[in-house]
Amino acid sequence: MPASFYNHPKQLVAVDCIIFGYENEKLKLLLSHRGFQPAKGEWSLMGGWVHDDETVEEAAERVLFQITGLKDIYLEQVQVFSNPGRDPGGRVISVIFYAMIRIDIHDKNLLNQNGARWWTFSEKPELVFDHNQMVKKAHEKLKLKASYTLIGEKLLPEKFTILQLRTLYEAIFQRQFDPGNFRKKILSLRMLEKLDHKNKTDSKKGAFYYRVKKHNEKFINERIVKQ
Amino acid sequence: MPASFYNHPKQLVAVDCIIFGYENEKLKLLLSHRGFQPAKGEWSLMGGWVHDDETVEEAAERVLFQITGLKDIYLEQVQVFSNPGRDPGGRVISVIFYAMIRIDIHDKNLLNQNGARWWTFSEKPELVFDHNQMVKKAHEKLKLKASYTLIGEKLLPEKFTILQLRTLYEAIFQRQFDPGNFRKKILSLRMLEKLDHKNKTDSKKGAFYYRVKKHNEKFINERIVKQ
DNA sequence: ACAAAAGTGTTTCGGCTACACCCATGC
DNA sequence: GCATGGGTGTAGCCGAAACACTTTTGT
Repeated sequence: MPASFYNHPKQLVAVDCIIFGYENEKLKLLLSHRGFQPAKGEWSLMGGWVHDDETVEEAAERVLFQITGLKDIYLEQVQVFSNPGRDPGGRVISVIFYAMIRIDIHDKNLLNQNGARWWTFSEKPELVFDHNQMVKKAHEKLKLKASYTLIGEKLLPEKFTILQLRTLYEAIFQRQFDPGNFRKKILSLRMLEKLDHKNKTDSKKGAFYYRVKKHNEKFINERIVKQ
Repeated sequence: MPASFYNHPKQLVAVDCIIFGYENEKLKLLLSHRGFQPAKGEWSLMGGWVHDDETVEEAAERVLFQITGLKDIYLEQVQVFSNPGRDPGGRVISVIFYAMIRIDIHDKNLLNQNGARWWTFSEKPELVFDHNQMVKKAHEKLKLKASYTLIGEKLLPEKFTILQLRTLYEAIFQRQFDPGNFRKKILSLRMLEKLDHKNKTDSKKGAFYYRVKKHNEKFINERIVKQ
């Protein structure tokens, strides 16, 4: 093969992020009000172009920093969407990520500047182009992740009660978990550390706070909850 | 944002395929002898550029057809690799797929023309660039797939015995499965159809052939084997 | 007769589920 | 006292694993 092997038409490559958050017992999605054509004024995922000198992960981190002011956000690749007609504005290959944000610590002022807004997952609007499909895929992947990993730390405040964790899981899986069984299962993983004070807002008795143990990168090969 | 929103540097986008096959009780990998610089003469995955008018899936199908003469190959997206320095020949964003091929029906003559060769998975050579990592990720994804789907039809001949299916699973997972329990588990899925004749090459008694039932696209939500 | 795979049956074990039940406390 | 969530205990069910055992047939 000739030296011109690398002379080939190039493509516009973008990243789009499904940004999950959790607030008031609801799973939420951070969406952007599209300020340009095509589909101006409609809602879409947060996205941006991939630059020459960065990975797609770095591009996604850049987009997230711009929107939320946060670094070190948990990111996972979902899938590539590449239908030539998927974006009416031109041929764009888009790499999809999902992210998990702690709503309690991000910079809410930046959101307004960026025309962004949190939506409750179950009440989200129709999105532009193929973004609805992307959200669906990301949600499936989030469920898979949550069923094999304790994702509390990524969406909840530093310290949380078992009730809060369970309510998060119920929001993600859109079903109920038995309180006693959920508690036993989570504690059996030995990944949580019990703190010495209680949350008294959710019950009369008060529930102990827990936090995720440090240095606990150990991979769980065990299923936490069923799909 | 201006109309120049879509005026942005473009990227070279490639697909690379991890092509799994199965022959002589061994999991195999189809690799390509690289005929151009850089890394000329070394082994690599099968790849190709993504054209303007096709999806990344179509690009992968095109590459696979070129190499094997087969259409309708099972393909699954694995991940995007996009480190700017990953390919010394230039900045290439690569979308990785794995494929499953029935070695018994593909065109072996095409392989030689393309400098390709089947390697036993456990004896595969060092690959160029980040292709070793890609294979690792693809193998993990294949295991995940095989643990939730009956993948016999995709790698074995049309009809096969339970022993052959078990040996395939043992090759993929690199561990043993109890013959009795494996048989019961597989048959309990009710996805196989027993044929009326036997394979007599593997045993004196002979084992009935089975094939995957038609119209059996029903999704399995049940785990077939543990990781 | 024996070896070796095919195929079936049985026992055990552990985890998940579905509860029941007590505890603590604000109202 | 009672309602509410916190937290613990337990019986039963079901599937996975381990393995015994019978069948078949080529050598």
